[in-house]
Amino acid sequence: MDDKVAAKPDQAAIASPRRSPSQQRSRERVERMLAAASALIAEQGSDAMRMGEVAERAGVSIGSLYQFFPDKRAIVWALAERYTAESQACIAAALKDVGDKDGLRQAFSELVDIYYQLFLAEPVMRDIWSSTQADKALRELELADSRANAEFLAAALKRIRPDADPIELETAAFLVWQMGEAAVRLAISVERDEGDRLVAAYKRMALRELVGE
Amino acid sequence: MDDKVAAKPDQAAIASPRRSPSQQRSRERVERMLAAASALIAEQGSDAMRMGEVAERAGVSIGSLYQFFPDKRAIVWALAERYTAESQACIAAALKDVGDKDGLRQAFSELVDIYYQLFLAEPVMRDIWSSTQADKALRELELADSRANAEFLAAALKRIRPDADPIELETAAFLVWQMGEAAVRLAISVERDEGDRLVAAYKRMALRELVGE
DNA sequence: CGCAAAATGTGATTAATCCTCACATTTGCA
DNA sequence: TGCAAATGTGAGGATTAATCACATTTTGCG
Repeated sequence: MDDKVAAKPDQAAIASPRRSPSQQRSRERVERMLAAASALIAEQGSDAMRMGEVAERAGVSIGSLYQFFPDKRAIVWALAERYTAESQACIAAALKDVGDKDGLRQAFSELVDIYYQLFLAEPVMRDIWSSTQADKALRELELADSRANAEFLAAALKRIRPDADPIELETAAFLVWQMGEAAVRLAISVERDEGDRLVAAYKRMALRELVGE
Repeated sequence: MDDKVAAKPDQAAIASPRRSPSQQRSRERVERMLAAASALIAEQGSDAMRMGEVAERAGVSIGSLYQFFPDKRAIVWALAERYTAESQACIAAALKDVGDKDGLRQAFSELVDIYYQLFLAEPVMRDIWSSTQADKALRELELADSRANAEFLAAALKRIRPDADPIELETAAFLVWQMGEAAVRLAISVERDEGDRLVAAYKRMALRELVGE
């Protein structure tokens, strides 16, 4: 969050970076901008979020907004980056020391719960995900992030089943991971009790795939 | 496709319906509009699709476009409706007469392949799905469609396992169905051979969940 | 301090784009 | 034929993302 978006020159359509805040004052203003954007997204969705409204609510001018964010997507992206960084750390920690089946079972189960709760509690996350999907560049970055997370799972699997085909394990981990993201997004879009059932069913299915019956 | 969008008065933001074409001439023009839109979406994505460009490519004026489509989303929606109607018929037919485990195994496997091929062949479908995700009203309509499809699967499951808890079977069918959609969308966004592996892994996982080992 | 340069702040303005509307043309039909 | 309904048109209204020329504040340094 401190420095500019990592350069991806091959990837089209990532707008030119802007100045990053170096003074205390501007850093606080950027925080206010992000907070305003987050609130507006939670209220109306990122599509309905107006740049003028973000500026007004943050108590800054339009120009200041564009001083630090090259365009509207960049604001959504900055928020998404925070959430993914947060969950990424969580995931790595949870899976790092898994060494046997029962450990994986427990860690995975907790991970899914955390993810589910996170989405339930943060309406912004759902919306951010939607707009990420609609944008090619952001979608590919999110896919890369998901792949990185799946790698942690694959690493744990390889420790548990060292004799299995690594490619198979990687495929299984990636698939299960993506299925989990889809399951959670599905679960939060239906009634709470049905959502709970779906998440529970997903856990059973995923664990059966990962560590067997 | 013949008549107006079904009324959903509670659901905000579905724009007011327009006249539906009754003369031969206008029906052909509407076809040209949809074809133009489809081509543009395939080229640049539905977000980058410009109404003026659709009109120009279809050889009609902007006004004519808005004569039959209340807004931009309606065009995307009309295309999505065609695809989903097509696949819905396919799904119902494939699952209608399934009565035992082997029948389900085969029908399900074929269904997944068809779905996968459909997405591989039609770049428009992927894009339509993306924009559907970004739009609350369309997302809920798509969810309803998916639920309907899962019902066919649930019905087959109930015939095969009449003693099992119906709620459990419905949950499993819905989850497996959604996981399938997610798996296919994932598969088409990666390299072809990895996509094939992912779809194959999904099939295994889904069938294990549906009919056991 | 004094002061120049860099960083930051501003909002009227530009440009792009969706969509409307008043009016023109064509078609169906008695 | 003649009229009403259906269809066709494109200039222009309205919205909004993003720019840019200029004002203000902070920082670094002798």
